[in-house]
Amino acid sequence: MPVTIRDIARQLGVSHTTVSRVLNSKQDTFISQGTRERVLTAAQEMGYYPNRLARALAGGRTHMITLWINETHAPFYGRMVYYFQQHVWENNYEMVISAYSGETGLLLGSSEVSGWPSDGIIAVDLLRSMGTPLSALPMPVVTLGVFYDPSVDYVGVDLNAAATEVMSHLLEPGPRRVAYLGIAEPDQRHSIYTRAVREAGLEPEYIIVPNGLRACTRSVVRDYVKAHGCPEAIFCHNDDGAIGAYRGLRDLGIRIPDDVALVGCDGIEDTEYLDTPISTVAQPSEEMCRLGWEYLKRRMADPSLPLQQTVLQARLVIRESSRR
Amino acid sequence: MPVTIRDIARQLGVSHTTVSRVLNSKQDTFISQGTRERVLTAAQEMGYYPNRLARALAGGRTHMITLWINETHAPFYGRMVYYFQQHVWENNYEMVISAYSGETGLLLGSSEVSGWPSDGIIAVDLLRSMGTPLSALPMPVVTLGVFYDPSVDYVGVDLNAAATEVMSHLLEPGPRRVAYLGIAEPDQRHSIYTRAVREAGLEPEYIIVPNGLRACTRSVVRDYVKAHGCPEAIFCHNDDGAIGAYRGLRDLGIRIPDDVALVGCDGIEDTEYLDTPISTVAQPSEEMCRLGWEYLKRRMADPSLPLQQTVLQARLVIRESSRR
DNA sequence: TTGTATGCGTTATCAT
DNA sequence: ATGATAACGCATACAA
Repeated sequence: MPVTIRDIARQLGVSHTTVSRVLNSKQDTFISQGTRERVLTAAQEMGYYPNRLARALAGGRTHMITLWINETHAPFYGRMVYYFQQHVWENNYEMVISAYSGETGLLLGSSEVSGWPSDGIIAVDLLRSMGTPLSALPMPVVTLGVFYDPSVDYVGVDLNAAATEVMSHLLEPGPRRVAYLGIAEPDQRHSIYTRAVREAGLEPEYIIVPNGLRACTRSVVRDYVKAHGCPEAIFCHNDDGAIGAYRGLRDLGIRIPDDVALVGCDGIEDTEYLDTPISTVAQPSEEMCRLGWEYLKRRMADPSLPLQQTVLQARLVIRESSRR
Repeated sequence: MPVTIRDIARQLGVSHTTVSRVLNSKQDTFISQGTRERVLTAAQEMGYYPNRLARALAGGRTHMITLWINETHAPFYGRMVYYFQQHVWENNYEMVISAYSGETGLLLGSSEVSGWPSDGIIAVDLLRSMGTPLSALPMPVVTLGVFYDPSVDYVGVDLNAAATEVMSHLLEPGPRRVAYLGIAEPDQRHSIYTRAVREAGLEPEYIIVPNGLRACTRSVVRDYVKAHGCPEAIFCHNDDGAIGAYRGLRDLGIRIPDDVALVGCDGIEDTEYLDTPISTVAQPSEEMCRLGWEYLKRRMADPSLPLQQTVLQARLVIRESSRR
């Protein structure tokens, strides 16, 4: 049976209020040096530890942050989990990871959105809007990544400039077979690819993978190349795709970049450790997390703050995989 | 202002108890079809959502699981976070990630060990004991990995057999320079290496890295080889080390496995995607997580259950990096 | 400087 | 079938 402040109070013959005061030791509340010490040592000896549930219920603040994120098996998102973890811990918060389930939708007007009530939410790459603006939530939200909700704090990334650069880079040697590899669902990168290819007077060529898993991409690419021959360049939707493709191509003895140029997107560490490091559109994910946390912290401290919104630039990192 | 069961009760002219009953709708509690429906629709319309804080405080169960894990930036642990997430969510729990801070030690006798009270703890690769047995905690704990506490449920991995195999594998071609790469702190793998090398009548050779980061290992290996020449085989403490070493060796134009054989440990996906896939001691991490969750679930359902403890076997996966 | 009383939102125990 | 009332452990406005 856990010991409560009442137990301590009884033991010492004081009121539980006094104990509470000592334990929370605000600067502005005055308590005698004597009782303070007695309470402190008693708490220590009796093995007291605050019940955060009760504390949160009474105090209205949970000291808990919800990280709303999907696909944490992917290194890119896994890394973001790690970054936020660091920030959250360093600031004496706890972090609960939740996933956004598009099916159920958001349960607005309650702190239940996150499964658990929390003091703030970080939402990473939310897939789509949910009808109601995020600002309707009872706690502050900071949105990160592709999804933009004008009503809340936001740290975005602009992939367009870098993606456009990728296409110039790949088309620079002159017209050739440049393919795009990704899942069926189109996005910014997809359309930038298509536009650039069309502008170059070429036909777009899509290598569709059913999911983002490397193993899957590997075999899809193998089959694709066997059936259609190998493109001269491939722009991959993300680095996991690029790595899967890399391996699939190597399986067939195809050389990179001699036979085919490869570019990915995200900037995960793994792309640097292959024999032929892969060019990529590097997202400033560490900075995004740092800034996102900063925004949330400020917002929690002062809800009336003006909207904090920034869009960071991704940058093209050219490595061996696309050098001629 | 969130709507509470009292609000609903007032609105409908019933007691909050009734509302609570309807909402929790136990099979054995009887309530008239009429009120049931009225409460349900009112709750819907008023946008009621239960306060899990209050629910947990009153009910004694949080529906929250604590994952106690470190180094989540490493793919191996990142993956485990993902696996547990899946299990936890599928069972309608929430998951909070905590780190074990050796400095503060454990605060036993309270549910505060995890930062937040939770219904159960999964502790992955706990570094060391904390004086008190884990069974002293107020909630069930399942321990995973290297650390063994006989007093609680446990899913372990035996790396010894596989590590011994690694050494036979590497020494099979006859006596040669076989080095061990790892952090300074010795462990099972380290000692198995040392023993095997000594038994072969050779001198152990250690490549010490200050931390587990790939970038770091990469440069350490480069410097080491420049200074001492290249060993003919390297057994790496883990796959991240192996990948860092791989890249460092390739930087110097050293061929794998022609010039040096490489073996890692853990079995992360990345080792398969290099041009020369790296041999590794694969841990059954998915199975560990599955079983660990199973144990915890059972324990939470029935605390009086006999101890559940299993040790799984890691297995040596030989790939190109160590083939002659 | 310290104590009393009340509330946080819910579940649980007894009544009725 | 439903309602009063008491926990749960703590914080806090107000009183002393």
